[in-house]
Amino acid sequence: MHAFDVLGDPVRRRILELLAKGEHRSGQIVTVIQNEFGITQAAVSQHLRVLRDSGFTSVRIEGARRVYSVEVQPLQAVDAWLDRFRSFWEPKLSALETEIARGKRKRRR
Amino acid sequence: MHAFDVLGDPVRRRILELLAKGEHRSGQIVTVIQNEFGITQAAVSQHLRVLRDSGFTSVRIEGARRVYSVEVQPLQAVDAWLDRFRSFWEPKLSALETEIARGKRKRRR
DNA sequence: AACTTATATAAGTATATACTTATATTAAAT
DNA sequence: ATTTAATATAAGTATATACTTATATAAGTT
Repeated sequence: MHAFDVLGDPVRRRILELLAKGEHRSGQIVTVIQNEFGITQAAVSQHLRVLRDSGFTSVRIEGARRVYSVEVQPLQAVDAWLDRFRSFWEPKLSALETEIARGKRKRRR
Repeated sequence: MHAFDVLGDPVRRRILELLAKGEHRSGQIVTVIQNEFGITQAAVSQHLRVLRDSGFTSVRIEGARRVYSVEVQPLQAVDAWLDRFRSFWEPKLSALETEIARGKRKRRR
């Protein structure tokens, strides 16, 4: 499933918003999503599977608990796709800013 | 339709990629998409409608032609949603970079 | 005026997917 | 050892949507 399809679902976006604040156990995610969307545990678990399969999250097993964390790679890919449109809304960089951006890109690699 | 649902479709993403390079007539878009995806003119027109309805594009009428342009607002909204994850991959800003970012934000308003 | 070109819409269909209930799996607690 | 808790999976269903063909609309051309 393509990254944008994964993000197309509001429940999955909400789960990622939770994980943006730090790791969460499956049960904690289920509680929040059930409150906000009124769907079953099974449905939430299926969304978690989509997020795992598409690389948006990773899981750590802690006894009977599964602890989910966000993985940045697919999010970065989405961000990179947006690059081609940034010139439409970002003001032109000054020479100094260009230098800094260059340095930032280098550090990233 | 939510911005992420709109971007979930590969044909619509491709159309936006074309428009990122500048405005295109409906017919030009149809030609490219038919080559790459093998779908009918009607199907492309329906995707163009989704892009219009969701605010990703605007149209200018030129006689019998429709000239499409990209509109940035929904793309910016997607970019803004990603903000919450940027800290995961963007190196911490130096004081100087923070100053510049502040200025950039001010200019934007 | 009739024909052609450019584009959009209507109606119908197939498929993907977001749910449901029921059940499996494994760990923890009694 | 049973029972309970935490989570995942299986199977089935309903709905959204991405197509198709056919047709409409409006502008250009002859």
